[in-house]
Amino acid sequence: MAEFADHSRAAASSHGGDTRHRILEAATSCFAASGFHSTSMQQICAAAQMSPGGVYRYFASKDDIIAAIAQHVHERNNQYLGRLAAEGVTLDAFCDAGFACLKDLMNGPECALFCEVFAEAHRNPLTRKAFETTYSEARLTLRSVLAKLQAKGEVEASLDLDAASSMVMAIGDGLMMRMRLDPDTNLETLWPALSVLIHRMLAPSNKSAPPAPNSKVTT
Amino acid sequence: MAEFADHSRAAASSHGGDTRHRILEAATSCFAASGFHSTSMQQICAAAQMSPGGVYRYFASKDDIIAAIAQHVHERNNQYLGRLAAEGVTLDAFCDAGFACLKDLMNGPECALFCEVFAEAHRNPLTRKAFETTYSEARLTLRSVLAKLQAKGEVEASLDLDAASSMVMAIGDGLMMRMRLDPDTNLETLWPALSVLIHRMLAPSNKSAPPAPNSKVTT
DNA sequence: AGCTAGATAGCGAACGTTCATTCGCGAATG
DNA sequence: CATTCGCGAATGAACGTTCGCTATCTAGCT
Repeated sequence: MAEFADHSRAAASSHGGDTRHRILEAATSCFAASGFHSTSMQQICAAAQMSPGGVYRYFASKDDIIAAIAQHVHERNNQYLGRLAAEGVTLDAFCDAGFACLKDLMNGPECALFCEVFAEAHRNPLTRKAFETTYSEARLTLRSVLAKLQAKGEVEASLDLDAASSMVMAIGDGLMMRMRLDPDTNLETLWPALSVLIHRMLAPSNKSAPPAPNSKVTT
Repeated sequence: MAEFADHSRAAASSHGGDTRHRILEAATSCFAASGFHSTSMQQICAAAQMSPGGVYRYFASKDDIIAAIAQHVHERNNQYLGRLAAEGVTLDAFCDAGFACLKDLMNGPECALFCEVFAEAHRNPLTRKAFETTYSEARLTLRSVLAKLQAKGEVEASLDLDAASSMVMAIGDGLMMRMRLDPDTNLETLWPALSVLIHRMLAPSNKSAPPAPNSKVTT
C-alpha cells in the first residue's frame, strides 16, 4: 500500500515516484518534530538525503509540501473512519475499532502532525478550507454509522445524531491530542473505563444500566 | 483586572507595566492570527506601535514573549476551571458552567492560541513541561469536582473518576478546537443535545433511566 | 523656582544569520 | 543524442537582535 499518493507525475518513472515518496516521508518526520514553520528546507533536504535543487524538481515550494502532507493526514484519518464504518456492526465493535485507531495513531508521527494541521487551519485559508471539507465528510460518515447502529437498537433511539457524531469526534480528537502529551495517562489502562463512559452515553438506557458485569466494581 | 501578570519589573513605573501589557496584547493577537513561528518581531512591533528597540527593553527575546503568553493561556484556562469548580454544586450547574466557558473561549483569541500552544508543546521541551504540569493540575481539579458530585449522588457511583475526568477534559478540548473551525456546527444550537449526552454519561443510572440488570455488555 | 546630573523610555538604522528559492551544470539513462 | 535527475553554490529577502542615540522624566542642590 502506497503511503503517499503520487498525483502529479507518476508517469515519469518508478524511480521518480520513489523519490517523491522519500521526500514526503522525510518532510513528515521533520514537520512532526519541529512543526511546519520552524522546519527549514535544508533540514528536509538533509533528511531526504537530497540537495535543494533535487527537492524542488518534485515540489514547487515548501507550501506545496505542506499541502501534500496536510492532505495525506486527512486521507489517513478518513481511512481510519472508513475502517470504523466497516467494522461498526455493533456498538462494542465500533468502540473497539475506535480504540484500535487511537492506539495506532499514537505510535506514529500522525498525532503531532494532526496538531500541526489543526493549528495551521486556524490561520492558513487553504488548509482551513481543506480541513472544513474533510471534517464535514468525516462527521457525516460517522453520523451514518451511528444511524445504522441506532436503527439496529444498539444506540439509544432518542439521541440527536448530529450532536452525538460531533461529540464522538470531539472525544476522538481530544483523547488523541492529550494522550501524547500526558505521561500519567495511559490509553491502554484507561480504555475499559472510557469504553464504559461511551456506552453509557450512546447505548439504549434500558439495555446497559450496569456498566461492568465482569469486573468487581464496588457499588 | 490585569489581563497579563507583570512578574518581571513592575516596580519600575506604572507606565512600564502598561507598555509590557500592550506588547503582550499585540503579540497575542498576532500569534493568534499567524502562529508563533510565522509571526515576525516586526509585526508585533507594528501591532504594539513600538520599535524593536522598545520591545526588547521589556522582553529578552521572542521566545520570552511566547513563554509569557503560553503561561497566560494556562492561567486563563485554570481560571475557567476554578469557575467550574466553584459553581459545580450540581451536575446541571457544572454542565452549564462548562458551556459558558466554552462559549467564552470561542469569542476571543484564546481558542486559536490554545491550538498553537498545543502544537508547540509537541516539540518545544519547555512548553511541553509547562503544559504537562498545568494539565495535571487541571485534571485533578476537575477530578475533585466530580468526586464531590459523586459523593452527593449527582454522578454515578461506579464511575472511575480518572477516566471520567480525562474524558470530560478531552470533550472540552475537542469541542473547543472543532467549533472554531466548523462553520456548520453551532455550539449554541447543539448544546442541549450535547448536555443530554454528558448527563447520560455521568448521571446515576437510576435517576435518568430505569435500571435494568439485563447486562450483555462485555468490557 | 532654576539648574544639573543621572536614569529611563523609546527609537530605528544596521548587523550577521538563516531562510526559501534559483540556475547552470555534469552524470546518468534509454 | 535527447531528456531527465540531481547537485550545490549563489541570491536576495526577511529574520531576530543589537546599539548608539535622543527625548523625557526625577531628585537633589542652590
